[in-house]
Amino acid sequence: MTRTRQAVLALLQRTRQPVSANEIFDQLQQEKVAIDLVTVYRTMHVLKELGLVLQLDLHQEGLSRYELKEGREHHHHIRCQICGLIVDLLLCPLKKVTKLIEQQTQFIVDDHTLEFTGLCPQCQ
Amino acid sequence: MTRTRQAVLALLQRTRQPVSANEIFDQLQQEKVAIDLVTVYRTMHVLKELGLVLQLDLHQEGLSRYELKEGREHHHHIRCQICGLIVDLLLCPLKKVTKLIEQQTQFIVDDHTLEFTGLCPQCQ
DNA sequence: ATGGTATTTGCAATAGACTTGCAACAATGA
DNA sequence: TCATTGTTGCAAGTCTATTGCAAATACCAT
Repeated sequence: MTRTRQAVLALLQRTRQPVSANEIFDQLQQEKVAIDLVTVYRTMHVLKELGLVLQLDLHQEGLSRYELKEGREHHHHIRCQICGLIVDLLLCPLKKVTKLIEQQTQFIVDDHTLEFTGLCPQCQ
Repeated sequence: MTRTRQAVLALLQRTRQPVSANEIFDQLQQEKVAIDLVTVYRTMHVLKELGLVLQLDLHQEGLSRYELKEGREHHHHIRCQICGLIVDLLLCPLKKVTKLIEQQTQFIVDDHTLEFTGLCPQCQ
């Protein structure tokens, strides 16, 4: 755990939103922490391997975001199409989903994406 | 509707899997249809605008795929992590999801992603 | 501390998907 | 036919992310 990596972790701790590599880079630049963008990517890779960080690839964002794993359970996200605000969803069971989420987050839901991954019959 | 665009549409019609821009490009090259990759991208944009084609941005693929809209209802997909096979899911209601999907597709589900988009309170 | 090994970092270059500018080339229509 | 519009190809550029390599740093046993 080097100074650089601690700076990244500290940033993640004080950031509520999932952040992209570029946002981490920019933020640390502003705080006069010398760090290369490449190092940010490599650090995120390491923190993921260590299980400290979750990587999010939100639909249609075209980039990866990262958030601290801490003790968090499996959860999903909702993102505002206009300002980009990302809010955690505390439920997952996926029934009456839209109504509950609208109540819980005060968002107006207009779309969602559901994807599964697994093994197809031929590959099992 | 130019010859080029008809060639793309025809390809989509005879393809069962959602295809990427590069796959369209390669396939048409093989069929001796002269087309630029840029034109493929622009054509997909047009076909999307016309409501003829759906664009899929599947989780962790890092590229877009396209499929004919035809009369299809809203649906989701499942993709094999090994061979990349993509199969349509006919259900969406999202309850007991995993079990049903495993029965229906014979896949072994090991992960899924659910994302919503909408308007946050500040932006409404 | 000291020297040696392994890890981490920065810089430059690269990869891959996608977009844009621009000029050439249809196609359409009065 | 001429003018207006839409379409294409080529080159170059954007953006996120990765890789090679040498220099800097951290770690550790002596």
